[in-house]
Amino acid sequence: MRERHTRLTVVKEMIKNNRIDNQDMLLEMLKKEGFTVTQATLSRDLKMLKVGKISDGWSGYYYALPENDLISESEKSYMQDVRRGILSIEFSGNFGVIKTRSGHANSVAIALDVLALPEILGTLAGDDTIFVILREGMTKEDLQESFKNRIPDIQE
Amino acid sequence: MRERHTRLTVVKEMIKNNRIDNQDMLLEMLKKEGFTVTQATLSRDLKMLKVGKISDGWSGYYYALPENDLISESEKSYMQDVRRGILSIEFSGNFGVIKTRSGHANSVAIALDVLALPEILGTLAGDDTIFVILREGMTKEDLQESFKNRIPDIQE
DNA sequence: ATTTTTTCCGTATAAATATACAATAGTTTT
DNA sequence: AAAACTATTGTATATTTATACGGAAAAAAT
Repeated sequence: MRERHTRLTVVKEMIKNNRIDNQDMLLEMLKKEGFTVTQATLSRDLKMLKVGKISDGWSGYYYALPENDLISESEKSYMQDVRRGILSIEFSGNFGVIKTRSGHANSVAIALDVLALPEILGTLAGDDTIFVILREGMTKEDLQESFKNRIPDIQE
Repeated sequence: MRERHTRLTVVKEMIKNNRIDNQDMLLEMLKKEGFTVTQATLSRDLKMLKVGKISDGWSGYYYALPENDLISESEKSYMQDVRRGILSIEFSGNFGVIKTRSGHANSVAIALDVLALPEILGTLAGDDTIFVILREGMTKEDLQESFKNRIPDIQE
C-alpha cells in the first residue's frame, strides 16, 4: 500500500506533459514506470486530481489538469521574475515606485500585469524603475497583503 | 431534419447556463424544449461543440464549453466598452493618447489591458484621456492593425 | 427528373469510465 | 495487544459515452 501519493504525482506529471486520450493509455504508461494498477484505481486517481477531459479542437479529446494547476504553473515563472528583479517598493499616496535590478523593470512590470493584482491599475516601466498606479480605494497595505499571498517569500 | 443547427445553439446555451452532469440530464432538458433526440445524437452534438467535462473542484464533473467560446464571450463585452468609449487615437513616437467620452477612460483602459494587445505595454487612464505606451519595436500601425482585427467596426 | 452525394439521425452495440462491495494493510483508540 | 477505524485497492458490474451500420431526407450534380 502507501503507493497512491507517489503515483498521483506521476500521473499528474504524465497528464501535464503528454496527450493522453484514455485511461488504458495512461495505464500502460504507468506500468512502464513500475506502477501496476487497475483501471478502477486509475479512475479514482483521476477524480482525485480533478482531471478533466477536453476537446483538442479537432476531433478528439484528451485529459487535462484543472485550470488552477496550469495557471499556477505559468504564474510561477512570473513570480520568479518578480522575485528576481525587485529591490524595493515605496509609496506616495496611491502611486508607488518599485526599484528593480538594472534592466529588470520591464519583466517585473509585465509579470505584475499578468498576475493582475486587483490593487494595480497600471504600471510604467523604465530600466530599473517601475511606476505603479493603484486603483482607487486601494492602499499600499492592500497591495502588500496581496503580494504576500501571491509571492510567498518576498521580503518587505 | 434540418434541426441540428438550432439544437446545437440550444445545447450550447444550456451548457453555458446550467450545471449538467451527464447526457441523460441534457436529454431531458432538451425534451422539455421540444427537441426529442437520442443519446447518440446528443453525444455527436457535444463532440461538435467541443464540449469538455471538467471537475467542479469537489466531487463531481460537469460539461463545459471550450475555453475559446467563453473567452470570446467576455471579450465581446470588453470590446463593447472600447467601442462605446473611444473617440480618437493620436500618436507621438511610441506613446499614444486616446481620447474618450468623459468618464469612460477607465473602462476603456481596463478593456485594453484585458484584451492584452501585444503592442501595448501599459496604459494610464484619467477621466477622458488614456496614455498608452507601446512595447519596443511596435508602431502605431501595428496597433491600428491589431485594433481592426480585434474590434471590427471601429472608425479611424 | 434521375442519380449521386451529403447530412442527419436512430438502433444496437462497443468502448470508456465510475462505483458497490469486499478484502487487506495501516493507524488509532482503548 | 485487541478492537475499531481508515485508507487503498481489486473484482465485478453499472453507468456513461462513442460509434458502426443502415436508412431517409435534403442538396448537388448530371
